[in-house]
Amino acid sequence: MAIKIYNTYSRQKEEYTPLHPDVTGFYTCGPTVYDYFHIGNARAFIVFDMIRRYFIYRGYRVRYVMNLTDIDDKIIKRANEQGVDSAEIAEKYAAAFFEDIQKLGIRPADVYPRATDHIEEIQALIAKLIEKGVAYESGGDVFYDVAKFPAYASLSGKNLDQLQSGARIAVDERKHNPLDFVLWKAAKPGEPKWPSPWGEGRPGWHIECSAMSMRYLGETFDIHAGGQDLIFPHHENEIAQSSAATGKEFARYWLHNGFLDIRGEKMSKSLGNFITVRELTKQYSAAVVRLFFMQKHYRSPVDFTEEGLQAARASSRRLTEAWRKITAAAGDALPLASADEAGAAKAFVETVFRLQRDIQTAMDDDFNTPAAVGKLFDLVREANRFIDSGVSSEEERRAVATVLAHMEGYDSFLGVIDHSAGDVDSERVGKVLDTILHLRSQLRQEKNFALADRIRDELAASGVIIEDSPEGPKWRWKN
RNA sequence: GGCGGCGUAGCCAAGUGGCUAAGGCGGAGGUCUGCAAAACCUCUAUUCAUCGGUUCGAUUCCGAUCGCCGCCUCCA
Repeated sequence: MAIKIYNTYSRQKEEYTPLHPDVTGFYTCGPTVYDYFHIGNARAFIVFDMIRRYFIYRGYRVRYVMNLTDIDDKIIKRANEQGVDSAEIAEKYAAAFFEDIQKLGIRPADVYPRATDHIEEIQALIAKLIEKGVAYESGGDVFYDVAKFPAYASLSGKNLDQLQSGARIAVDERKHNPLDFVLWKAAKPGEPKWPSPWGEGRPGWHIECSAMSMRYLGETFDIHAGGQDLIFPHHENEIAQSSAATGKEFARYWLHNGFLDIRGEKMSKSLGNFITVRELTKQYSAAVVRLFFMQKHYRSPVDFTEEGLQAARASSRRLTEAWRKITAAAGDALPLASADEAGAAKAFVETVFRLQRDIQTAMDDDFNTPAAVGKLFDLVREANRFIDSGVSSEEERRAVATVLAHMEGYDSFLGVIDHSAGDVDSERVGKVLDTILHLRSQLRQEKNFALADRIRDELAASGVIIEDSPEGPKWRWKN
């Protein structure tokens, strides 16, 4: 069974087949690094991270490319406000981006190309478009001539006449057509600039994605992803630029994630409901945030609420607790390859494998994570029940180990289990020990030295040394 | 105006032309427990916005109506 993907271009689900059998080329529009990114961006990054990782789970090799837009009007504006160089702004927020995606459990891309590192490729592409007669230069700017590309707007299903009649675009009389978009922008005084055949300037926004995706994935590649708002005009323009330049199909499958509202309202700075991932991850772990999104289909709109996050936190705790319990019960037993080897635990292991098929079926159907997560909860209930009824034989332990192996597999793309909850060496331990020491102090005040000493001895056996100092009790690890 | 999507229990959310309409959160009761927590069990939608149509049969297909949302401008 193949993975089926909803392709925005055809508006239907299609069976996925890679262009080259050995590798899937996957490009996602990344951030413009002018500010900390917000939870709307986070959804896109998380969802495409999941899709990429599901491909890997299913045995595909994936080359995953995400661009960083590090030169653009918003960056220049921010730099001017702060009186610093635009490169400094870009560098700062690029660093913040990497920190934040790490906190969301997002696996790094294979390549993070930046626009300013690819000026040469961008200029070569623009030159090619001029040469082919689909772009024109005017006063230091270069525009794409939309009328020269008959398939324009086929991704978004719009038609040119309607677009023009409804256009709210400020008229620039240098354009042949109001929909023409800029490929190269002449520098105004004080703006960052690069030399070019058309004068000093900088690339337009859309061209970088064409140039860099072709550079790292080839002229035609498999998957191109981004938010629904990018369908028009950004992806439309990418297609126009790339196909016109190469005469080939650009991306084969177009994936777009649904938008996110906050308490039923669009997120915006003026409404004061702008939530950055920086703030969010102070309160919620990657597992919680990811589970929140995984319980919704990636193409559906999502309403982001505190209550929803609380519910996700409770659900995540259930998964994580089960994972710990299963890990403990499995011990070092090896997972089973089929239910036939399960002996007395056969019925249980059959259920485990049935759920595995169910989860794969759900995921293969355009990444139906809500259905898959539902089955994961079924698995957890079955496993809890099995373990509660007593696990003693090797067969039983291997059955549990099978559940564990499956769960780890699902989590390799979902990322909804908090594995750090199993870490011994964390600040949680400190808090726990503080509580113990506090209670032990009370016992000592009550002259219950027998019990107090026993606590000290038993902790010592666990590798924790207690010392009663004049400043109060202290603890340290043995060695 | 054009294009696209949505309306399933208190909340979130899958789903299928016909077997009991997943799962999670929340809530109620129970088992276990010194207490608590966790876990497990039972219950929490005679019904899938409304009205028509197709069909032996529709929540699922078609049409209409109402309501909500996104894109058409930088935006994940």
